[in-house]
Amino acid sequence: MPEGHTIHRLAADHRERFGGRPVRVSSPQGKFADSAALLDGSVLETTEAHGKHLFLGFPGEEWIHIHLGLFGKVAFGDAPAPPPTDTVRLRLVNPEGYVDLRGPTTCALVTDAEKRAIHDRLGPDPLRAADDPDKAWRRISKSRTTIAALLMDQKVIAGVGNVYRAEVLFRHGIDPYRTGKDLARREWDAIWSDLAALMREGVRLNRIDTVRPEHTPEAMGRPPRVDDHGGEVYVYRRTHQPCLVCGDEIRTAGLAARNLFWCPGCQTR
DNA sequence: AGCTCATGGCGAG
DNA sequence: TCGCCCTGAGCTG
Repeated sequence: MPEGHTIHRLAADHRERFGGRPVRVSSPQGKFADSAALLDGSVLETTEAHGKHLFLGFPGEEWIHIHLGLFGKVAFGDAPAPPPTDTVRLRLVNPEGYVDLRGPTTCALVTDAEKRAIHDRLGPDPLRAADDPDKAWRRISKSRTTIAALLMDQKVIAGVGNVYRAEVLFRHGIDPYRTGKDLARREWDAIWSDLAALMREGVRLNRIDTVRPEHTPEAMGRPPRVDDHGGEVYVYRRTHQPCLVCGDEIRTAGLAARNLFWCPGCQTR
């Protein structure tokens, strides 16, 4: 489930459960063992998220930098912690509970300077209140790349993944193959503020819901849908199913090694 | 048991 | 653009 909302939720959950107190740090799987030993017993001072990157802050401006990638998973639990399985890259433990990290693309100890370099190469994040959408607009408005690809480019905008990409373009009636140059400023402003609202709701519910109340199955008099990813969506993984709004068949195509989903009836050039 | 696929991202060519 | 890395669920057989 790792799009930006998941990471911001993880930052809050780590802070709430482990922040401000000493934590036991270990790496049962071994790949983070040396760094875990250095941090073991120190205080988790703060946590932070930028896009899909999670940072756990320890004394001396040392940070655990975590990126879940496609497969990474985090599991919280109450004490007593069960024996870890051999895929647990990072385990934090305190008297009340534990958290296990499995399968991340990145789990590394970084300095404050290295952390700043990561922030510097990321675009603005709709979930970071101080971030400036103009920074993204400056790149988008000059680009011949499709808006679908630009939304997934973390250097342009941080935190949007394949689900939010497909859904926000649907909600604004924008054909995914339009280029950045062809996007109007007011369309970008609407996309940014919609992403901020959708992703904030994603943090709260810990899942992605994008269907407006008037289009829910109940409101439309249709049988309830079962989405295997847990949320209610318009187009994501609904290939060949009828659009909830216009009834056209949802299409899919490969774009930069990812699946793109859209409704040809609702999303125009 | 083995295959495919997944809400990511990197580096080689 | 492709191959590769990380893991696990849901198939197939």
